[in-house]
Amino acid sequence: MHAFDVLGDPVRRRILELLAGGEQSSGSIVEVIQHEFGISQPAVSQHLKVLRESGFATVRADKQKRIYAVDTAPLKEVDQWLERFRAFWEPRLEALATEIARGKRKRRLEDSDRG
Amino acid sequence: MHAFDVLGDPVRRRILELLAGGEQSSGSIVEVIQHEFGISQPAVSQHLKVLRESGFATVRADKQKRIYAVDTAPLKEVDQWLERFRAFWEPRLEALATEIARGKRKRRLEDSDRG
DNA sequence: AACTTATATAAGTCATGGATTATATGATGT
DNA sequence: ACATCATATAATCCATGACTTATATAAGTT
Repeated sequence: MHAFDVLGDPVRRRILELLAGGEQSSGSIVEVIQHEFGISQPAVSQHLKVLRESGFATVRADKQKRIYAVDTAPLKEVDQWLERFRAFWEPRLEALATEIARGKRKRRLEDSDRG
Repeated sequence: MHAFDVLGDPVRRRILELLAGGEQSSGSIVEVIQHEFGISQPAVSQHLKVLRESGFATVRADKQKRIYAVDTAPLKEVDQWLERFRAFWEPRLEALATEIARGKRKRRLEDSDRG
């Protein structure tokens, strides 16, 4: 499943928002999502599976609990795809950001930040 | 259809990429997409419709041709949703970019760019 | 060992989206 | 007016994805 398809689902987007605030157990995610979307535990679990398999989330075990964390790798990909369009609405920022990302102005910026 | 759903389709993403390079007539888009994806003219036309109706593209008439152009408004939305995650992979850039976007450092940056 | 808690998987249903072919619309040129 | 070009719409088919209920797994508790 392509990154954009993964993000196409509002439940999955919401889960990622939750994870952006820090690790969450499956249970606490289920709790929030059930409250907000009114879907079942298996439904949420299936969304978590999609997030796992598409690389958006990682899991580790803590006792019986499964602790989920966001993995930003695919989000970076999405962000990079948007790059070409960003120039349309923020041309100056875009140009600057590119250079910063490349580290070319590293020192100069640090200098101007210092004051 | 939500912005992310629109971007979920590879054909639509490709069309937007084409439009990022400048206006294109429906016909020339169809030509490229048919070559790359092997789908019919109506299929492409339906994708163009989705892009129109979701605000990703605008059309104007030029003789019998329909000239499509990208409209970045929904892309901005998507970009904004990503904002919270961008901090994960580029914390310093993020902080800086936010300030620039808000225009708080406008003058200062212009000064430091001048030299 | 039996029970509970936490989570995942299985099987099935239903809605939707992306494709197809056929056709309509609408402007251009003869 | 007619033929053609450029594009959109209609009707239909099919695959897939998001949900459901039921059940499995696996770790902790008594």
